[in-house]
Amino acid sequence: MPELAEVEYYRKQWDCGLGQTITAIRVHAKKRIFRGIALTQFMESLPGAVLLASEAHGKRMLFRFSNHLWLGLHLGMTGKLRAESPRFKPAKHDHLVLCQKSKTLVFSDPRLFGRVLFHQGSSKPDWWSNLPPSPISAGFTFGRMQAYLSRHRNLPVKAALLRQDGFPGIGNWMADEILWRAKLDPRIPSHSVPQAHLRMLWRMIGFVCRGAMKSISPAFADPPPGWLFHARWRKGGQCPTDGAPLIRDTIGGRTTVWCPKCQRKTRVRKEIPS
DNA sequence: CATCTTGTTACGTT
DNA sequence: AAACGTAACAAGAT
Repeated sequence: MPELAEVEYYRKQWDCGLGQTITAIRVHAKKRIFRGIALTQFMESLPGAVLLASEAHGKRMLFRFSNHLWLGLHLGMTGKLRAESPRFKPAKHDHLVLCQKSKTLVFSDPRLFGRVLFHQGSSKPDWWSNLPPSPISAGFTFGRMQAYLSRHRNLPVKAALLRQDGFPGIGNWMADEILWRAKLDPRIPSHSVPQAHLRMLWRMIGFVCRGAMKSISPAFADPPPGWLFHARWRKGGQCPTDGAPLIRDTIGGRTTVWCPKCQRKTRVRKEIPS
């Protein structure tokens, strides 16, 4: 579920714990989300630390604590963050629980595709360095996008948009929304997107990512009416622009929805005989 | 019971 | 070496 804007929403769910000391940790230790981390060290070092700040980048989050401690979270497909009362008792899917005096911070994830990372050190962790520019930042330039797409020239443009090293934070529904607005067939190879569409693609990436942030990240509200979002998963969904029945197929390993009428494969136009 | 899922990654092939 | 396609991961919803 969580893409850029949803991740930002969940990150803020722990804001109520800023400035507060972690008094205890509870985990479901053998769960997949803890794969690859020194869990014992993590559990021993975090109690006593104060949650100082947090940030999100794409689908990833970083929580900074006192004592040079850093916690990285990825929500995977079904991860959520929330805050509960101090007397909260973790349920089945509440795999990481940080107790504080007035709040309990909870990371739940039924499907366990999420991930917990941990780092101790005075500077930011390695896994938080050299991040690709976020699509909502000034660093996400047209030239950079163009270079990325030409590097992955044979990848369907839909599959390219899903790659987090190129488009951090964009996920399945946002990619479909973007391609629909750019009037691009999701199947076409990245290198054969015409120059004019490339400009539109870049603009629509910004539009969709900023629009999603505006509607979703403060209160998890749906995007405005008229977005493909609302028609996307409905059976018999229709294109909001022209009413054509939407098509569904697997592209780049993901279910993709698009309008066959306004998202055309671009063809070489025949010369008009004079 | 079968099939679906808003994500990533390991692995094999080109 | 880099790019690409696919299976696998886990569990709930339909």
